Formats: sequence, C-alpha cells, structure tokens
Amino acid sequence: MAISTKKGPTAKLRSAAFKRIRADHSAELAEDYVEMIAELIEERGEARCTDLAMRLGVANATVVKTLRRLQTIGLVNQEPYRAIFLTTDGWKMADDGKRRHILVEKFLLALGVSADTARIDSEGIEHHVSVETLRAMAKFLSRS
Amino acid sequence: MAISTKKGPTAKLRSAAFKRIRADHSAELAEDYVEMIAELIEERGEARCTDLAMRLGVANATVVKTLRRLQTIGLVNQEPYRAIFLTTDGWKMADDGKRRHILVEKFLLALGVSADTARIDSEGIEHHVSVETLRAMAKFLSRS
DNA sequence: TACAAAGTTTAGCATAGGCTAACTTATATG
DNA sequence: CATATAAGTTAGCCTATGCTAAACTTTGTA
Repeated sequence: MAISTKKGPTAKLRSAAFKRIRADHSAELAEDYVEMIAELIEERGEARCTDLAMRLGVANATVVKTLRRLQTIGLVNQEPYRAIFLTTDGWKMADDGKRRHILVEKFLLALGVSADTARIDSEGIEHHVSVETLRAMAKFLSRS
Repeated sequence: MAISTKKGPTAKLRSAAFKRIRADHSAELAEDYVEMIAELIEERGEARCTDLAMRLGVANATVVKTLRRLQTIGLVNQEPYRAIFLTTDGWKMADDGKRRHILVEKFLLALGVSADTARIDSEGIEHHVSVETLRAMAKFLSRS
C-alpha cells in the first residue's frame, strides 16, 4: 500500500484508554446499584427492588436480573422476596463511589456549574475519573 | 410497610440522570469510532478496519459489526473490502467530538493532571459532559 | 382469616458489543 | 502473472442490559 503503515508511538496508550473505558462501563452499573442500595438503606432502613427500579429508571425485572449478577460477584446478598443487603465488599464499593461522587459534584459546583447539571454530569463523570484527576479536583476545591 | 414510601422530590431527576447515562453509552461508541475514522483519514488519507481495531483494542470482526450499525444509522459509508468514509453527519459528529475532547483534555492539563492521565481520562469523560459544564471548563481555561 | 394490592420473580425476547475460527478478496512482489 | 500474505468478512457463540407479560409471595386491612 502507498499509505504509511506506521503504528505511531501512542497506539498502545490509545487502545489502553479504550480498554479502560470498556472495563469502566461494566463496573459502572455495579457501582451505581451498590451506591443506591447503600443510600436506600441509610435513608429508609432497607433497600427494595422497586425503589431501585424507580430511581434507576428501569423495569423491575431488569433490577432483579442485575442483582443476580451482583450477588454472584459478591457485592450483594438477598433472599427471594426479601430486602437487599450489601456485603462487606459492597459497602466498600458504595463508600468509595460516594466519596468520589460527592467530590466530583462539589468540584463542578465550584467550577460554576448549576446544581442540576452538577448532579447529572457528576453521575456520568465519576466513573471515568482516575485517582490523579480526583486529587487535582480536591486540590482545586481546597484552593477556591 | 412500616417504612417511609415517600418518593422524594429528586426521584425524577435522578432517574433522568441514569437514563442520560445509558443513552450516552450507546452514542459513545459511535462517537469514538467516528472520531477515530476522521483522525485516520486526516493522518494517512484513509481509514481501514485494521487500524481502527488496533487503536480501539478490539478484534477486527468487532469493528466490522459495529461499522455495519454505524452505516445503518447514517454516519459511515463503506463498500466491502474498501476503505471507510464518513457521511456529512459523520463528519459533524467527529468534529463536535474532537472539539469536546480537546477542550476536556486541555482542561485537565490546566488542572494540573499529567499528560498521560489527561489523555486517558478525557477519553472517558468527554461523553458525559454537558454543554454547560463544557462552557465552565472553557471559562476556567480562559482565566488560567 | 381471607383477600386484594403491592412487590418480586420467571420466562422469553431484543439489541449491543465482545470473541474466535473459517472463509473470501485484494494486492504486492518474485 | 501467479500466488502468498495481508486485509476484510461471515458465522456462530457469549455476556450484559434492556423490555413486557405472566406467575408467584407477602402483607395490610376489611
């Protein structure tokens, strides 16, 4: 072919970025569920399917199916027709996620974004922010 | 049930946030492909399956399948065994994405994040940033 | 206590995005 | 110009995440 086939020095880094995004995506949903379960337990004493479904904006059956996956990977415990509980790992993930989430949301607010937008955007952004970037956000907050 | 069933005033906003995230995700991949195709065309005159597969870090067959979807939604044109072209819509999406991407990456750099992290994180974040947040980032950049 | 309403689960379907292996086409070069 | 190699495609599989409709438990209350 007449066209350059040079791979470029950044090819590996790039595909790594996309690989991380794909990995993030599959973890993301788990994190959202777990965070929300923690929230429900703290707010009202127990977490139930229907509340999750409503807050996530999906059908009940979808929640049930996802919970089964979360159970097999050890984040959640549940018996049929009963409330949902978090395992130790589940609580850890929920707490980490919450801290990250709050930090990102505060950061956006400090940046001058409206409350509604900060809430919506932080929900999407939180899963794609590395520790380094989180630290930079925290530093920004402590300065401003 | 003895427990509060109050839905809370923020329930709708929350589920809206998650709905947007799900919508973002399905658009995201399309955007990544289209941006990368544009880049390849600009860099080396044509975009080919193999290069895409390598940069995205996925198998060739996966690229082929995704390209078919992009073709049916009118972002891409391709004939069998030939190079890949963007439609007008495809170019528009690529340009928008690129602008957003560059802005987010610059913003992260300005925030004090390392170049590698800025690159990786911006790849994930760019799809979840609203126009309002983008504007706030631009404003921050113009001040710093 | 019986039953209706509310909540949960199952079954079955669809789409998206991965993969590998086998096959087809294009092309560069001996 | 024939053919080996590179590139692209197809087929078939898997998992994750959605959905609706139907079946099954739980529970509050008449």
